[in-house]
Amino acid sequence: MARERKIDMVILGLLSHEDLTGYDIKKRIDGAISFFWKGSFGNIYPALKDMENQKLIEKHDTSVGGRERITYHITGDGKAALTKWLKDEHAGNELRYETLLKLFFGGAEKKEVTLHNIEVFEAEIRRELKILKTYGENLKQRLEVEDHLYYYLAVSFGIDTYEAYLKWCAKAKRTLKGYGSKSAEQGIL
Amino acid sequence: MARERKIDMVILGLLSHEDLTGYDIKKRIDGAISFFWKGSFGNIYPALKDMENQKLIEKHDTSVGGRERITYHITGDGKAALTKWLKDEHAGNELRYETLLKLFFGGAEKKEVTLHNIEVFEAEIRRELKILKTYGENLKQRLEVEDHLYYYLAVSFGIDTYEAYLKWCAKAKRTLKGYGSKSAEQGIL
DNA sequence: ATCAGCATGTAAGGCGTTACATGATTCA
DNA sequence: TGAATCATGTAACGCCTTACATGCTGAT
Repeated sequence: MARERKIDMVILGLLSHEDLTGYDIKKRIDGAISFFWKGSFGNIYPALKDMENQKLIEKHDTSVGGRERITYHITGDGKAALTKWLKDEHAGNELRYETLLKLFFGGAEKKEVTLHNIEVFEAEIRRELKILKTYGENLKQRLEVEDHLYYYLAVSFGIDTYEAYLKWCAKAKRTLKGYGSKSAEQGIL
Repeated sequence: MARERKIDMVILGLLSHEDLTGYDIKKRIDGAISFFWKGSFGNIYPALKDMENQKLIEKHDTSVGGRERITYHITGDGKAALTKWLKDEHAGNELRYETLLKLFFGGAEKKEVTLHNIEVFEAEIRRELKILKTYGENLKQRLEVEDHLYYYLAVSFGIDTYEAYLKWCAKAKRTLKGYGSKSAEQGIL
């Protein structure tokens, strides 16, 4: 077992650039990373504690006045763990597309139901694509900063796939509309 | 809480077409569905038991000789649950792209590491795309069967996005190769 | 005879979400 | 004064993966 928790690598990756608090880490994850990975406080804080015990990171009290603040710094062991992970070519990509599931089983209902589900998906992708493009344009202007190239490539992966999604949506809607569905004609529930 | 287990909907969707055993369900999931949803026996059998208690499905002993066999059939309540789910426009699409994570943090290593990771991803996508195209061609020839249209649309979503991935891979490799990375030049580990 | 495939399940444990709980500071 | 943001955490619970455990049948 021991299905190595990947949030650790997100944290190590972020800390390899700068020292951060748990709260900061959450904000970073909610940025460009959120398009391919999520994190929650209930996820991040326990990971931080574990990783400190494993000496992958160090904590420093940076409280200001009465406001508690713990800043984490990556250790040599932490950097080594990050390197090991990056050099391991295995990558577990897991996707759970409930939209596709609903599409796949859409034949159980009138085609209007599926058409609507596609439209909802389309609207969401359009919204997120806008945000991604904003990130992309900002990054493009700063490619000389080395890490920005990597961020830019990740963002452009998102842009390219989202654009492919939108093209598929248009095509799928056209196909469905032109299809004389028995269920639709007979009004079967 | 109660984060409604979605494997239930996969099972209900499959059973809305035909009666199946747990083993059959696993095989179906490992087919075209596996590109956007996974299932395991440790996941399916307990769900089947729960759903039978909830009267969403009925079990029938279809053992042959000494070989145990339990075939499940969807009930009216089960169909209603499937309908309710399909008509609910909310869809939780979760993706965890470790490949993208490695790309995003690739700046911590020499660019060759990232290049290699992209190539591994590319090879995998190419392999899966081939399989998807086989599904797609088979389905295309049977679009008159209504549900095949839905399967076909789901498969073509996979094909379209995988093709976008491959285009991105080519572009990303070109960009990276043309980039005089400091880490690469200095051989920083 | 042996191996692949059919067939059902349980157990342990990990990982993650959600909600809860608490409190300080800043800004309108 | 009140809301938003900063900031840290815990608890309950659910879901899933992996590994294990067992046995039959059909094909080579």
